[in-house]
Amino acid sequence: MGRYNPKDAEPKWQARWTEAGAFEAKADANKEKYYVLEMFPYPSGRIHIGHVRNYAMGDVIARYKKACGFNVLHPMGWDAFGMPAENAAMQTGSHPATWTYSNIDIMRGQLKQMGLSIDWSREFATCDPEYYQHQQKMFLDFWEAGFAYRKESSVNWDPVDQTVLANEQVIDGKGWRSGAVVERRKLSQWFLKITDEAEDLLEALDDGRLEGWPDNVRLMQRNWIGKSKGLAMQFRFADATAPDGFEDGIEIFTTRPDTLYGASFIAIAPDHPLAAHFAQNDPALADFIIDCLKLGTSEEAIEKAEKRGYKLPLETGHPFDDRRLPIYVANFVLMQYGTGAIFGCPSGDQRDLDFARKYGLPVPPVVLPPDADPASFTIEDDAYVGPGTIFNSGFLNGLSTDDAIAAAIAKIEDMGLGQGVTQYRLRDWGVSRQRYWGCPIPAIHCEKCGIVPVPAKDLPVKLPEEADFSVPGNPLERHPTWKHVDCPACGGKARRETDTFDTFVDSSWYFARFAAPADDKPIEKAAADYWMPVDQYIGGIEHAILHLLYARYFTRMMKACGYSSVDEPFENLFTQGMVVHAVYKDVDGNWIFPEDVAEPTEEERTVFREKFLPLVQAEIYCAQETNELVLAHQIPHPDQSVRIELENTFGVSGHIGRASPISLSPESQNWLCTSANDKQRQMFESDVVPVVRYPIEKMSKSKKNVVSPEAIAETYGADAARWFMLSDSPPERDVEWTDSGVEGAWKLINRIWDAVSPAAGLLKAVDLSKSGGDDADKELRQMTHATIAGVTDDIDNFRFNKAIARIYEFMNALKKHGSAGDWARAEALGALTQLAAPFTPHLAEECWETLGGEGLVCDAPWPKADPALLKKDSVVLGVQVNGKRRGELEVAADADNAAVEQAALSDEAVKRHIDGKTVRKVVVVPGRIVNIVAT
RNA sequence: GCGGACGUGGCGGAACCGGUAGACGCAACAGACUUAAAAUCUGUCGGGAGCAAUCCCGUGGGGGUUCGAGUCCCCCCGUCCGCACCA
Repeated sequence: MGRYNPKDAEPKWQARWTEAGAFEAKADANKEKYYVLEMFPYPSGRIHIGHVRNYAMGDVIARYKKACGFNVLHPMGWDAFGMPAENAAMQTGSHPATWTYSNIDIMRGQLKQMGLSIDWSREFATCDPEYYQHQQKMFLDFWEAGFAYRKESSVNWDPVDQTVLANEQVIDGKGWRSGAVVERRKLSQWFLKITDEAEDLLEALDDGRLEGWPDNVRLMQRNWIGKSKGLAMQFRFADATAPDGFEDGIEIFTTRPDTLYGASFIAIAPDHPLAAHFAQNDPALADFIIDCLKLGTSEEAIEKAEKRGYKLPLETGHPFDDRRLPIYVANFVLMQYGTGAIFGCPSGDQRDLDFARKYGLPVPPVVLPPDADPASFTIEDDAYVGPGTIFNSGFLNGLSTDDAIAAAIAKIEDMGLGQGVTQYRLRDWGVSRQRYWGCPIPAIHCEKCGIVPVPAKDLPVKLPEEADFSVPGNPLERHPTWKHVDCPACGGKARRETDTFDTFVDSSWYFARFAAPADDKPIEKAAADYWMPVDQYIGGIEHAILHLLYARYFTRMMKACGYSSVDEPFENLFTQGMVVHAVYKDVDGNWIFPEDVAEPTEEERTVFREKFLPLVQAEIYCAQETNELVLAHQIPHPDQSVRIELENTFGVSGHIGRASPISLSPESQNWLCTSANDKQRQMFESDVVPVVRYPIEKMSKSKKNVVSPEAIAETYGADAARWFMLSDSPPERDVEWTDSGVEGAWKLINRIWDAVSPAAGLLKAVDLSKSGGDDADKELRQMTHATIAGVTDDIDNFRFNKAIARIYEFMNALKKHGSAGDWARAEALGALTQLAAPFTPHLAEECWETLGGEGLVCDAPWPKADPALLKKDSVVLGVQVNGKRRGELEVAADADNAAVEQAALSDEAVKRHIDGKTVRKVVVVPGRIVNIVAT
C-alpha cells in the first residue's frame, strides 16, 4: 500500500471535477436549489489563511448540500474596487487596474489550489466595466424612483494634501500622510434614502423574515437603526432675546421628556446654525468650533473626546417653570442626530453629569430609584439611568418613568411647543467618494440644466485608463479631459460627476448578479427568482452592520424597481470568527506579508544592531514644537501601536508621535523582511530590511504563526490545510494558526488512507443495498451510524470542529474493530469516506475510487443513519450525594425511576456518603443523573 | 464613550434545555519497533494530599438562585468586533 500523495492526487481530482463539470450550476425548476455564498474577498494580494477558513466552511456546506440532493450554486467573485489599489498606485506607480487584476490572478490560482467546489464560470470582479455598468443602470433607476438625492455632508479634509480622508486615514486627528490636523469640511454629495426603509428593515429583524440570522447580528442591527420614540420641542429664549432667524427658540430632541424638570442646560452641536450665528461676532467661539471640528467625522473620536462646551450669551426659559437654562455649544452633540440640540439632564445621563460637574451646573435629581429615600437621594458621581418614580417634577411627580414620558409629551403638545416623534439613529447612506478606483456615478453637472442623469444608452461611464496618481487627491477631478462632456439635455458644455460610489454599493447586489453573471440586464429575473435568496451566507462578524444592512436595503430598492422579487437577500447567515496572527509593517508603515518575514538569526541580529540601527536612528530628529522624538519619514505614523513598536524595536528613547507615556515591552524583537523594495534596499544597503511586528493578540507573541496557505498546501496538501482550519476552533470564534496543528491534520489524512487502502475494492465486494453484517459487528455498526447522525447534525449546525472530533473518534473505533466482517467494514469505510468528503474532498475521492465506490464521491448521495442502530441498550448515570459526584451506575436505557433510585441507594460509595444521615430527597433525571439529598 | 460578543488544563477546544467538567486534537512524558533518527504503535497526562481505596480544590474575580451552576441572575476585571469614507 502506497503512501497518500496529495501532490499527485489533488491536481488530479481537481481536473476530474472540472472535466465532469461537477460544480457548474444550472437552473433547474425540478430540483430544489441551494445557494451558498461566502462574502467575496478583496483582492489584496494573496490568500490569507482566514480566507481558507471562510471558504472551507462554505465549501463544506456546498458539498454537503449537493450530496443531500440540492441543486447547489456556489460562485466566487472579487470585491475589487477600493483604496488599497489607489494607495499602491501612489506608492509604486502601477495602475490600480493592473495591480488589482494581477492580484486577482494570483488569488484565483490559490483558491483553485484549495479544491473548492466553486462554479468558476460565474466569476466576475466589481471593477469590470461589464459589472459596474449595470450598477450605473440601477442607480439611474433608483435616482428616477426618488431613492437618491444630494445633500451637504461633512468629510475629513486634509488641508496639506488637499484631499478627503477616510476615517481610518485620520490618526489622532491628523492626516496619515501629511500629519496635518484634519478639518471637518462640507461637501455636496450623493445619498441613498435608506431611512425610508428604516421601519421595514427593523421589522424584518423580528417578524420571521430573518429567522436564520444569529441573534447578536439582529440585535446589533436593531440598535444601529435605533428607533426611539421621543419629543421634539422648542425651548424659547428668555427675555425675548431671540437672534434673527431663531425666533422659535431652539428645537431639541429627547427620548426622556420625563426628566424635563431635571434640565440644567441646553447643548447644541458645533455645526448647529445657532453656533455659526454667534461665531460671526465671537472669535473665541469661532476658534472653539474649529477646534471641535478638528476631531474629524468619526463618531468614535467625538464620543471619546473630553466633553467641552462654550457658553453662549443667551439663555432659554423652561417650559414648565420659571427657570433659565444656559446654552452651550458642546463637542459631544451630533448635528446629524435628532435636531442637533439637546437639553442636558445631569442626574439622568452620565455625559450630561460629567458636563454639569465640569461647568458647575446644578444637578437636580428627578428619577427616584425603586428603593431610594426621596429625602436623602442625591446624585454623586454616577447618573441614574434606570426606571423609577418621578419626583421634584411638578405635575409629573409620582408617575413611573414610562407614564411620565407620555404625560410630558401630551403637555408639551398642549402648549404648542412640540410633538412626540419617532426618531431613527440610522442616517441616509452617503455613497459619494472622491476617489478614482470606484464605479463612476453616472451624473452630469450642467450649469443650465442642473444635475442630469447620464442617458442609459451612454453607459457604461468608464473610468479613464490614464490617470495621475503621483499626488494625493482625486485623479478624476484633475484629469485633463475625462470630466468634460456635453450636457445630454441641452448639448452645452457640462462636466461629469467625479465622485465614485462607495464600495459598499458594489457589494450590495453582487449576490444577485451571480444568478446570471453574463446577462445584458443587471439582473436576469428568471435566474434570480430561481436562485435567490442566498440560502447560506457566510462572512465575518465585522460586517454585521454596514454591509449586511446596505445589502438588505439594496434588495428592497431592487424589488421596488422590478429587478428582483425577494424581500431579503440572505435566508441564513453565519458569521465566522477571524484567523488572527501577527501583523507586520515595514519602516514606511506598509503592510508586509507574513511569509516574507522571518525571525533573524543571531548573526543577522548583530548585523541589524550594528548596521541598521544607526541608519534608522539617523532618521530621528526632535520635533521642534513638542520636543518629542519623531521618526522623520514617519510623521506621524498611521498606527500608534506601530509607533510604539518602532520605538521598542529601534531603541529610541522618549516619545514618538503624540505625547503619551510609552511602556517598553521586553519581548520586542527585531524582525526581518526578505522582500525589500528599491527604496529600502538603497536605504539599508541590503536585501533584508527590518520590519515591525506587532501581535493582534498578546498571547500570540511567543508563537511564530506566520503562515501562507500556499506553503501549507505545498507541504501537506490543500486537504490538510482545510481540515486543520476547521478542526480545532468553533467556526464563530477567532482562531490562531499554529504549525503543529496542521501536522496533526496531515497525520489524520494518512490514518484515513491507511485505513482505507488495504480495503481496496471492498465496496464492490459486498452489497450494501442488502442487509448484512454480523451481530458480532453490531458495536461497529452502531458507531458508524452514530457518527453519520452526529456529523450530519454538526454540519447542519455549523459545528465543524465537533464533526471533525467525531471523525477522529470514529477512526479510533475503526481501529478497535479492525477484525470486523467485510460487510460492516465496507459500511464503515464507505461512510467514513463520505463524511470526510466535504472536509477533505481530494482524499475522499482517492478513497472512494480505491474502495470501488460508484462515480465521484462528490456526486454520491449523503449517507443516512439507521434509527434502529442509534438506540442504546444501557446508559451510565452519575450518582451524586448532595450535588457531588460519588459514583456511577449502569442501568437499562428504559429503566424506571424507582428502580434507578433503588440501585443508586444501594451503591457502595453512595452508602458510605449517606451513612448516618437522613435521605431527604432523591432527584432522578432519566438518562442523566441521580442526586441524593441527605443531611 | 456607545453597541455586540467572548473568557474552561501547558495549548486549541468539548460539555445538548441547569444534570458525571476536560470529549477530540496538539504539545509533553514513558515504553515498543529501529544500528540510529523520522514515521508508526501502546500508555500517562487539571492542581493538591495519600502506599492505596479515596478525599479536597478547580471553568477570569466576587456575590446570588437551585437538590445540582462552566451554563441562569447581579457586580467587577480582561480581550476582541463595530461605530456610518478600511473592506
